[in-house]
Amino acid sequence: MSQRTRSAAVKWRRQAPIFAALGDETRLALIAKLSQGDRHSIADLTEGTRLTRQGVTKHLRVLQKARLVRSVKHGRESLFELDPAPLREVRDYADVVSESWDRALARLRAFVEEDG
Amino acid sequence: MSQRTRSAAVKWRRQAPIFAALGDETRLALIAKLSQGDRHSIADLTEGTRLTRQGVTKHLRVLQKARLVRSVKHGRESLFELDPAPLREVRDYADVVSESWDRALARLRAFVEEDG
DNA sequence: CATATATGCCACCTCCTGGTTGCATATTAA
DNA sequence: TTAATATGCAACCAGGAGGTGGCATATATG
Repeated sequence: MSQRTRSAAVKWRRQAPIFAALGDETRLALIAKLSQGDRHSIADLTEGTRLTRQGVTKHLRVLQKARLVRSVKHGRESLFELDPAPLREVRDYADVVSESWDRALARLRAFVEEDG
Repeated sequence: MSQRTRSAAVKWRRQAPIFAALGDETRLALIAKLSQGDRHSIADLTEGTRLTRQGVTKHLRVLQKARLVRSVKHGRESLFELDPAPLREVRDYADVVSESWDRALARLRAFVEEDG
């Protein structure tokens, strides 16, 4: 993917809710477990945390609203799985901004050298 | 940078405060302005927003605590500049997690094909 | 059917966040 | 020195976030 394409693809204002959803250790832990590839029920995801099932459920709803996870009902349990698309957007955003800064710095350096 | 090196470099729990700091449109706007490479005073960064100077200052403190920006006092004004390091960590984290999911999916696909 | 399991929904609580105003302090300019 | 500019600091406020418990509902299981 070219730099220009990435730049155009990343609408930075839309990233805010995704970042907000990722800004919690509990939710990062859930994502870490889900990134292994298996689907997990809520009861399953609650194990290992010190929260109640309702607490974990709230976190999952936050992740779901940011489209970082999907849930599929399977019998009496609802299974959650990761959606990697928003994470790729996040990666591209961070890449574009940090590289933009790097290029700005390079321009500055060139200007100083030319001036001095 | 190899995949293994990135994986080891990213301590996902440490990413939470960075993501939290990025999870606000106002702060993303500040980062967008600062990513152009120039230093900006608080009064300067306040222009264009609908917030008061103190409101913007609070946002800058949040970004500073997450080490996303630095401030240097210059006379009576304090100039803020971007620190791209945390953004690179974010990029690597997002890259590792999404690719981990991709690999998990590839394994699953291989298993299904082998089984069927 | 009766019971156990998995979840959904709601009320409630506390603390943090985002935002404001007011005032104090430091620095530049006339 | 006096005035204007740029910032720092503290109090205050409304609303949302994170967490809990209680109870209802749906689905397996014996």
